[in-house]
Amino acid sequence: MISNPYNPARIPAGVVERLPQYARTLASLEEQGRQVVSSQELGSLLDVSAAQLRKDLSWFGRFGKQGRGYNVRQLLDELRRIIGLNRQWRMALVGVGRLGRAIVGYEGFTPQGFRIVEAFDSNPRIIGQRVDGLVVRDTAELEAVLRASSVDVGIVAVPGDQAQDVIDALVRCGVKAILNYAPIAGRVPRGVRIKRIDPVLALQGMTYYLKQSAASAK
Amino acid sequence: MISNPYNPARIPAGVVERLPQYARTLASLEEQGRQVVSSQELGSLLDVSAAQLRKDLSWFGRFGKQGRGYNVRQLLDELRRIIGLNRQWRMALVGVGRLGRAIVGYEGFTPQGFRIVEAFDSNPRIIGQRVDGLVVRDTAELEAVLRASSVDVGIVAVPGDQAQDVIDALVRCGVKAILNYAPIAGRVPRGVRIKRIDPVLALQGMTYYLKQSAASAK
DNA sequence: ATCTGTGAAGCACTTCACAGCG
DNA sequence: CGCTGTGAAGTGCTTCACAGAT
Repeated sequence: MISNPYNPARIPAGVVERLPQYARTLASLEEQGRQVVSSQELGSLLDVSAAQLRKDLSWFGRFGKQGRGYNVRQLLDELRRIIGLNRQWRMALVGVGRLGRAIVGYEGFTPQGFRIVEAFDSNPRIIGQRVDGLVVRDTAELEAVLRASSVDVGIVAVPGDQAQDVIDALVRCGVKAILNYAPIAGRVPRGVRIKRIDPVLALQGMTYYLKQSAASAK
Repeated sequence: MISNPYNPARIPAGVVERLPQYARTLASLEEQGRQVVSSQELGSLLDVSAAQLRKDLSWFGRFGKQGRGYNVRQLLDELRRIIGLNRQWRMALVGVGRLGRAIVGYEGFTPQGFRIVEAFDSNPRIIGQRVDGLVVRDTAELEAVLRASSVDVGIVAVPGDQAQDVIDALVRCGVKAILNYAPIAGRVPRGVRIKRIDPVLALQGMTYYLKQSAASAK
């Protein structure tokens, strides 16, 4: 669609959430050697209607061939460019406790271009430790280090009562995207993105539907 | 609102997502000793408009007092009842690798009433191991065990290429809610809920907004 | 005077349906 | 003939704004 001459903020949030899923599915189709895919088929793999998929893509351009479908490789490249997956992203982790260690060890980040390049904690026992090749620094140094190091994303894995302070510090360093594992909402100024990873919230969003036909009755 | 005489499925999904957040914020207000809160104040703590908050609650009843606001304790109790937080939920974990171990060790589930009561893996080296008080069973036994044990939620923490098979098995056992940590979309039949915990997807949903004002330029 | 509960209006996303291209 | 791209219609969530209760 040309009616959106690059104003990225005007794209519906739902579209932006779906793009990475399209990309991931296309990547797996590409591995399988598929060259062409229709909106129908790609959509059905993701429970998205064919019309929705085509409409989503139409915000960014015209990538398909009528009567044929989409070239898998080409659409994947376009999506990667649009989402920003064609570059490396530098991340700083704050909080290297049990959860933080699991995050550092997570193998899913690197292959997608996300790399943790700094780790901070405020516990003297943890500061100075080497975790997966990173030396844990004192959270007190966070602002000094990040102003020099230029990081794209902050990952918050501290207890809830410290999380907002950490978020504020990251924001002061110019970090524009935060992945928040702490169990609080987390307030950020306009222009900064924050996403919450909270399995308990996810569970609680499902128990609502479960409670009538509850399982211990099975 | 009485226009919804208990058809839980007709409640907008966004409402159901927000209820647990309201509950969590109310819980923290209660700890602080607050007795009354207005829609204005509760909303501002969560970046939700006062009107939205009131409308959300109106799907379930009338919990406030005009001119005064909401009784913190009472509203929290009502929400817990509505969401189903006033009971224990039994969960089965499938996949006890690095990620699975982190999930078992996560301290956030128990205080909210979520308990992992079974753990499965298909790796012979892991089967039989004791992890945080649980003995890991063979995934091959999953269906037999779960048909006896009655579990409310399945947690999938296996590699992507095994995830759909595990999901299918859980569904066959009558599990109606699945928390999916695997990097695939995961298809379930109607009537089964699935939620994905995928930090990479969350990151990719933010990089879209970052790419123009990218950080390595800072 | 304050703040809830809620119809009605506004707005945004999704689906429809078809022209048009391969 | 199949499938995309897209205005237009449809649907549903959010915001508005105010009557009514305390």
